[in-house]
Amino acid sequence: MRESAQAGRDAEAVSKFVESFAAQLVEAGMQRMAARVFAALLSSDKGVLTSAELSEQLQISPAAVSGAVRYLAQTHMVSREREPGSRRERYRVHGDQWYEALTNREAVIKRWEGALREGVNSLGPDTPAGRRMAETLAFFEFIEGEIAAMMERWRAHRERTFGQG
Amino acid sequence: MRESAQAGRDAEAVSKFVESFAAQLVEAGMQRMAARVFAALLSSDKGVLTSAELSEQLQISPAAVSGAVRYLAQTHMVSREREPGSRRERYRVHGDQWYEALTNREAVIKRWEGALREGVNSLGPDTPAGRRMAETLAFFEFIEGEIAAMMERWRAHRERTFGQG
DNA sequence: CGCTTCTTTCAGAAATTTGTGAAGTTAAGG
DNA sequence: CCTTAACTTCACAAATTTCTGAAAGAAGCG
Repeated sequence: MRESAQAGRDAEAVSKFVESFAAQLVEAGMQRMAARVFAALLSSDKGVLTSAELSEQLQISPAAVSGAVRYLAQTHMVSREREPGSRRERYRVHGDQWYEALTNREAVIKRWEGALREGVNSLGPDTPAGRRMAETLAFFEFIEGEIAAMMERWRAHRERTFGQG
Repeated sequence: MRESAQAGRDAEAVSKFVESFAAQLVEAGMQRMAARVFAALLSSDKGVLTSAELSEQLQISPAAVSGAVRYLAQTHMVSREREPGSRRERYRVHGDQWYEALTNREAVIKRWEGALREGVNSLGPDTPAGRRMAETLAFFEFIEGEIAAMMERWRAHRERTFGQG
């Protein structure tokens, strides 16, 4: 018994959480494998797992892990690290930072703004549709600044509540 | 010439905007047809189009319009209305309200919170993973309140900038 | 009430996406 | 350098999703 690296933890409870949280992420638009890998990391003891551990725990191929991790790293939800002097890679969820990545939709917002700006120009700023788009554009520009301020307040709030843990 | 309901507007410019904005929405996770229908409404003169108009402008079947509109109505991005005394339905984008729907991820956030709460309980609030999830949970709870306040500020800002439009 | 017009539902064809095995690539360690 | 352990890429099979035509379902109007 208890021969796994996760000795002492209820494997079934972990798996249940992983699958249910992953399902929510999928529903919100995340790729399935990425969601499962991420949930597994989030519920792991140290917040770090190797490719092999993920592959075994989730019953997926190394190729699937590779694809999922690439996505998660690109979106800054996990970071990859090498154990020094080893070919083994480890993937880490940054605890207090991953959810900041969630709100960092800056790139997405920028592209929306771009498309809207083009729309305003090509339809004309004085047309009803142009005005509608201009207002939407203003909304996104407003939001962009607000989010930064909001995250600043969160960090302060977090400090108070959890310490610098 | 100019026999369409959109007389006086550059159909090609409209189409170009529709497709490029829709592409951004798709990339952010929206269904393709829903994205196209929504973009068409956003760039329409009055912010209102009938099912037939959408079907023709986007070159899609009535069935596709039906599916797209159902999704958009569910997510409060458009509303449906009946022309009084007609079987014809009209779909409207609410100008200043659709993007509020975008930020109204309340249902999504609630479900995430539910999954996280369960995770904290089943893994134990005193385990490292439990603490990590509790912090994430606190983040979402914080965000929920902040977003409401942010939208309040936006409405004030909008009033100043655009009048009550 | 029945006719007509518009919308929705449904089954299926087509296209897309997903995850795998296998080959390819990189780098540690003898 | 050569071997070996790991990760990545690629082509393909399977599963899923998407969109359509056709038929069924509402609702106005005579």
